[in-house]
Amino acid sequence: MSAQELPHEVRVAHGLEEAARRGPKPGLSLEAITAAGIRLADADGLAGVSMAKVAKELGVTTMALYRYVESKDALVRLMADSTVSTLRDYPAGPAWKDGLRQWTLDVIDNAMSHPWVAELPITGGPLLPGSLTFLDRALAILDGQPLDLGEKLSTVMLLSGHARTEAVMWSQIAASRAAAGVSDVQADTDYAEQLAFVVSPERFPTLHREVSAGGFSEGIGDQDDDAEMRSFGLERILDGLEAHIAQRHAGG
Amino acid sequence: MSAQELPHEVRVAHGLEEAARRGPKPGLSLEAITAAGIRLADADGLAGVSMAKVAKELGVTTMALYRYVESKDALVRLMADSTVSTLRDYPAGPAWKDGLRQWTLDVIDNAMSHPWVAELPITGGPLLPGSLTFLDRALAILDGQPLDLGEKLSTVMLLSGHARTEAVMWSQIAASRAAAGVSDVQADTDYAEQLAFVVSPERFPTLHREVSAGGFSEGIGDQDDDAEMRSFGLERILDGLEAHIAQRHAGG
DNA sequence: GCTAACTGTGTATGCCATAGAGTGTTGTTG
DNA sequence: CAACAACACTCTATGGCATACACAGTTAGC
Repeated sequence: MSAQELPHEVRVAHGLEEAARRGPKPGLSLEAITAAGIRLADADGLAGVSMAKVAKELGVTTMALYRYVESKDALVRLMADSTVSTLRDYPAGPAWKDGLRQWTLDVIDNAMSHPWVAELPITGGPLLPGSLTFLDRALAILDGQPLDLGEKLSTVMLLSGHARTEAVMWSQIAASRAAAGVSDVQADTDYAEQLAFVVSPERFPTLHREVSAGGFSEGIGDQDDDAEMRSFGLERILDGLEAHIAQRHAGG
Repeated sequence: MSAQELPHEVRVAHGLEEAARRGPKPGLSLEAITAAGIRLADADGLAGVSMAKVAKELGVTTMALYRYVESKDALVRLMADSTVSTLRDYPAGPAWKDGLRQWTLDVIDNAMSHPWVAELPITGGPLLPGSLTFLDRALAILDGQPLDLGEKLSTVMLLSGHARTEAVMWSQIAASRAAAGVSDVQADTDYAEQLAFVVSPERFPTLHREVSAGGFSEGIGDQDDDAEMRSFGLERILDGLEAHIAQRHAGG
């Protein structure tokens, strides 16, 4: 295989493309373009990103961008990948559980500061530098644990999938709370009332019981519950992993 | 609050819209429209769905659809929700673990038979009938367990998020294997070779070790590993939930 | 200096979602 | 039964979109 078989965006993102020998110096850079795109997406979501708008942001014609990027889809993938910023070193070895917790929270933070990333289809195997960095750090945390590579990859997938779900959920809750006005609980109350209109006892018996018992109207949205709900899923996952790894250590 | 505050698509999906008293009988139905849309999406993905194509499929002008649907986005949401089909009764009570396992596998199956559903942004609180059905069944499984409503909802979110991730992943793996040709392992080998080009030891030290040790080239793709990888995440989650519930039963 | 390679521009095409006015049909009301 | 109001659907724009293609200007190497 040659490097030519790599997708164009992967080659440019890793700097594997040889620089041009003749012709004018490029007036733009991939970094500048993705940065402009990210600025637009952060402001107006993915729907606010068009090649024309990105070009205008840079003071350039639309078609100029195509000298740097193969297509809009490729640009968006590059944008998403380059949102990966904050990455510390994580505890590993016996403290792997803390390491993975921190890693997942960082992935969630990262996704929540760029909510449009979650609107993208999940790609198959990662090849772009940002996702590879994430993967590398997670594998480093798990280094030395009695898991084979497939299990480690499954673990990373599990946690990053969870992070994505969580990030989308909380971004949307934050957005609808902001839209509903000052009151934090207002959005939750609204939702409870909407549910009440729609949840018939015949089609949704269990749900109907919970709704009419008032479980949705109260206590879903206050501060303490937020913190608990934020960590519930992650802690279950980590506990499950811990049990598995402990069993392996015991010789299973 | 009145029912008017519900989104239009939610009202029509639940049949809360009163039928017209005057004027010609509608020549179409929401069901026919969503079914046509689903047919297109199953064939060509979400990109293959346009109002014009759906209309042509039904022998009608584009604008006729807007008598039934508020916007294309609303149509797509309705399409996604109405893909919910197979739903059995699941074991509950002490057998909740089997119930949730089966429920999750059904959600995965459902998503994999309509891969375009995963291209949609995850919505906030579910209001459409399909998602409500899923939610109701899951709550029924957990009925009687010592969890409060917030924890039950977190559990459902955790599992459905995992199902989404898993479904996307396996759909894409299946697609790339199909694209790579007859050989099942070919796609995995390709990926391993691509990784080798891109994973530098400086930026991705741990990953580089795994890649050059050959862990990606062999054994990722064979039949046994597929089955194991498919269940790894789910079993960790279920184990984690089990530990939590057991602790609650013990009086925690 | 000539030329090939390269960067950015201008223009054009075809698809898209959707607005708004117009046409015919139907149940209801006087 | 006649008139009308409510409705279903069609026709015709409009503005945005991604992107193909031909071009003009710029630079490095021969």
